[in-house]
Amino acid sequence: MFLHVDPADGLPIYDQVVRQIKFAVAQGVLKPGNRVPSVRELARELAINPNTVARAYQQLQADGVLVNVRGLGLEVRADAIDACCAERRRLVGARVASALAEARRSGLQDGELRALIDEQLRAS
Amino acid sequence: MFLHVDPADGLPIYDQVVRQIKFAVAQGVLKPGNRVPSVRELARELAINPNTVARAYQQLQADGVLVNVRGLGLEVRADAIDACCAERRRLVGARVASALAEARRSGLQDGELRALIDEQLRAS
Amino acid sequence: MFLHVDPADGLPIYDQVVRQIKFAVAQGVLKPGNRVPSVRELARELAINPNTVARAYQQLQADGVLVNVRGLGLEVRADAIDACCAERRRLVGARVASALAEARRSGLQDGELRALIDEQLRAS
Amino acid sequence: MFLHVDPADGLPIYDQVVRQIKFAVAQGVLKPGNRVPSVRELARELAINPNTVARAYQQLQADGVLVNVRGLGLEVRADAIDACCAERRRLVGARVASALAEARRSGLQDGELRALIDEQLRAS
DNA sequence: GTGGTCTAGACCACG
DNA sequence: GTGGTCTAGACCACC
Repeated sequence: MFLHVDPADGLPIYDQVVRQIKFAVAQGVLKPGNRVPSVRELARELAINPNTVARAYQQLQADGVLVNVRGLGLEVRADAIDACCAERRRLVGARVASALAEARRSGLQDGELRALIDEQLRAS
Repeated sequence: MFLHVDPADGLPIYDQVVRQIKFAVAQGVLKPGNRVPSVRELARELAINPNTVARAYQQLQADGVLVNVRGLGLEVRADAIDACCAERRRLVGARVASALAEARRSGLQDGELRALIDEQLRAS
Repeated sequence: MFLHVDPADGLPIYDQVVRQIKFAVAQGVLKPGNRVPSVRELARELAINPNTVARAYQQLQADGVLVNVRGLGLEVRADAIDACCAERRRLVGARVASALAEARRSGLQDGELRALIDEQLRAS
Repeated sequence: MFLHVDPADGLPIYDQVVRQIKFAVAQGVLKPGNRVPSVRELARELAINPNTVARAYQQLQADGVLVNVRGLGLEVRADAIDACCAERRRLVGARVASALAEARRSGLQDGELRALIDEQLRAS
């Protein structure tokens, strides 16, 4: 799968999964009608507890991204793309903005900050 | 004081205080030998719990930024400036890098990301 | 057939089938000696999984409503009518009672509750 | 407390808690600003697992009924009353309607159904 | 003390 | 096989 999780990221694990699934839908990596990995399978791949995955999937259903196909699993809703694109901008924007806001307040030299940013953007 | 705290920032409050004190030392707003506000005074100013301030001060002593002057309170250590400058680069760098890394992975268009960053840098 | 199933009803699908078969017997729509559709036929009609139908039929045999006639399928037992009438009162009564009990406990105005009930009874 | 839970109700336990808290707010039993019992306390009272209570409380926060006061617990939001009154009508209405719909379809005599309803309403 | 998160493992309903 | 619910118990952040 295209997901990876970092327990030390600060964000709760289930939230990392939620965000990444939304990003995948926004990018078109996950298309409407596609099934996501089963709870147990994704838990095994990410080496986390199935309950944590289940929690993420439940959030994604509440957010209108996934829908339960009884007995078969969860799939991406037909109307999820637009919502996910908007979500992506919101989620990424908030995190970048708050990081940069702290960077400015920290008194770090403009040059150093620019260097940090450019380095990161080039690293891709 | 020059500190401000945002409960919705994601970072724990005590950590926001720790980081901002370090930034203040790195910027020269707090100079070696300066006393920091008492636990209860800072707690009152920031409208947070004294225990939270105490925890931050404890962390700052462990990190070698503050030192206890018997009967007077806590003051900035003589040798704190260099450590704080390095710390600042590390803390800010890690947070900016991780925000930008997620932004890249999210598949957001380069243009949109650039716009987000520039907007934030101008806003200052 | 006279059965219809609603996945969003809250009740498990197999239970909806069990109840509706019992109601059909109580109403005389299904008479003792009548054969019920085969598992796969009913599954096709209701667009549900054959296992789900099989489970319902198994429950109905355990409840003494259906009986297996070797090689022919399942048919309504001769003595099923009385049991189904009693069952109907019990099943419907329990569900209505529990819905109304919650309605009362919820503090909803008597008038509003009456209106809800009358509207539903007229809609039929 | 004014809550009671029935594991055999059909509804998940966490959902019973969610509904009853909403009803309590709609009735004015819980007023904006009131604190709800702590997770651990309510779990002990209802003899259920704290995680189950936590799940209910989390749902209630997502629904805008409760808000977390850091370190102190959860309290009813100032603007929760109207939403809860609407929720109550919706939740109760759906359940009563679906029970009565099944009752009608079951072929139960009108008289019997009326008797069931009146008995339940008088029982209060 | 508070809620939030995570793990582990169980059982159920459904396909 | 699938997801949903529940229990049990742990650790963390915060007040």
